[in-house]
Amino acid sequence: MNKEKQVKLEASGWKIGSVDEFLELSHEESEFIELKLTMSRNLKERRQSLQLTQKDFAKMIHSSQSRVAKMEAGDPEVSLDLLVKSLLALKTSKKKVARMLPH
Amino acid sequence: MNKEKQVKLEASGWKIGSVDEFLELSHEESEFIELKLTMSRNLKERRQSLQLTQKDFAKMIHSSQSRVAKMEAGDPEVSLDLLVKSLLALKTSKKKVARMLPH
DNA sequence: GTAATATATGTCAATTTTGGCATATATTGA
DNA sequence: TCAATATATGCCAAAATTGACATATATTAC
Repeated sequence: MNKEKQVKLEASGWKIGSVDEFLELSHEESEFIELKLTMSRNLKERRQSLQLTQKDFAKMIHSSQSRVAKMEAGDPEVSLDLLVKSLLALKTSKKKVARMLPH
Repeated sequence: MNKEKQVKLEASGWKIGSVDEFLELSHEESEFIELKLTMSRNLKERRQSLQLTQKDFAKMIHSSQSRVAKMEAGDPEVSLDLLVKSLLALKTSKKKVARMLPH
């Protein structure tokens, strides 16, 4: 991950790194973040292609419109659990999910 | 998912289902649980094949031995976040992770 | 056997994530 | 324009998850 991308992530609320790794994301950390962002993008695409509003979809996963918005915005406080549950709820194919994985 | 497996899951601490779905796991819910259990099994195998103790591995992911034990035991209170971070930390291949996905 | 090492289990205060709500902003369709 | 609908953003108390610790149990090597 280059510096530019990292700075961009940090600007949008993502922050990681302990004292010894100040401003340096480890490889796994950046892979993990990118995985979440990829899922968030795919989720939004899939929901839209299914013609669901955020409100409708929120109901499907027993959540709220605002949380769906946050998921789709790539908010760092949204868990991978919720993202994956969402993709499963939208019957995203194994193949598609596989393509979101790093490497 | 058959009743037997569901009862077994519930006995080991997994519980889901809202009022209207009493004792009935939705398809996505059971897929999600099975995903976590699959990851937990794979994690244990991978850690062992790499000859790492739980303590060593805990250090790698800035966690604790007890939490690693819980992950590997399939404790329902362990997040998917932690499981995936763990698999990434052990450089589990995309192909392997893909095989853990449902369908 | 037994000492050493590894793993399992329970607890807990701290942190993170949650759904829900209010409300701001954006998009749509007349 | 303008009302209706959809999405974004900020906030918060409640719930879930955390790492750390103590300690029980299991496994290993002699």
